[in-house]
Amino acid sequence: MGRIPCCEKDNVKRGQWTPEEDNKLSSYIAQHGTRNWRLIPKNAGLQRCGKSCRLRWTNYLRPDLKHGQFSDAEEQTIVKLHSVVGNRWSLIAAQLPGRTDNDVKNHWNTKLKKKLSGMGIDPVTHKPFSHLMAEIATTLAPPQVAHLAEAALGCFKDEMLHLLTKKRIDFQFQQSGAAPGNTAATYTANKQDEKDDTIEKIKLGLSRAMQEPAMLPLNKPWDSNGATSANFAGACSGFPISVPGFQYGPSPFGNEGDGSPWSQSMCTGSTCTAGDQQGRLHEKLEDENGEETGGGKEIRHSSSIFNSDCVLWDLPSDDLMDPMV
DNA sequence: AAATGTATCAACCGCCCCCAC
DNA sequence: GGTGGGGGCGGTTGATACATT
Repeated sequence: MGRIPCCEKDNVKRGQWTPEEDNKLSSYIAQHGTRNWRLIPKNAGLQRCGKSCRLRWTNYLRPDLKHGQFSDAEEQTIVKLHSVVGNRWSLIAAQLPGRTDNDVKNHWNTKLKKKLSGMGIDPVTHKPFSHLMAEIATTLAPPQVAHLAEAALGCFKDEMLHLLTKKRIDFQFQQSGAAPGNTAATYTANKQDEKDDTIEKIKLGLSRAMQEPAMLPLNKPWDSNGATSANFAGACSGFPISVPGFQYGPSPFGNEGDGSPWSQSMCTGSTCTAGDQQGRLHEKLEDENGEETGGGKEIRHSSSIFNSDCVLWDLPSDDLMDPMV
């Protein structure tokens, strides 16, 4: 027994709103307010679901709405707030006068996610991909790391694809110094061979990383000047890291850095938290060593993943597209 | 010029929370 | 305290515009 529908679907119009419908709704609300959404369409002479009317009003017709492009300041606010509260669009929108949760959500999904990915930052955790990979590497022994890296690569690739696939090919053209046509032909011919090597490259990179000494600072490798992100995205992927208008500054809620749940690497959704992973790591280290000495040790090792000539990510772009990879 | 791919955004859907009864 | 309904929220879909091949 499901709950009864909010309106009779048969008698209700759906899809795009016409200007006449907009007028009817606007003038009714101007006169009577938005007290009972179920009654509004009936009283306003609209064959619409009350819910649909509410959505149309709140997302489009409300007189205090902004309809233009998002400014840099607004984007920055969204990114900062998202790093703290996650996909709580209504909360984020509440801090942006004239913007709706739907606006913010759409802008995030279509623009900001890609911008962050282009910076080498995971839009879910707001950490550099390098750091996430390092966290993965710290949690498992080498034989398992390789398998998990394959899975991780699959997770990250969607976020990275947009820029990597296009810009990396360009980068390869530049590197080769050959005409694009020639390079493309060569690239295509070699693609299959390279694909076959991908898994091995991942495994090799992680295995190496687990054995090599530290090459990066340990704490918050992504903070202040974004140096590590730049190393990662710039050196490994071949495109510049800097994206105008973005700056990871203090959280508006005072949860800067490790203080915020997001900076503690909490993943959204029900699947995992890196905080959990770190917790398990600490447990594991305590089990092995009898005392907790090792977070730093293992992170040191794993950080070198992305300094070993970027072995992990030195892959042809199509590998990232390949579901098998 | 046509076909195909991609980006954007409005609208819908279903779940959940809150509140009146 | 329990229940049902209204409204809010986040995720997803579909239509359209624009870009690329």
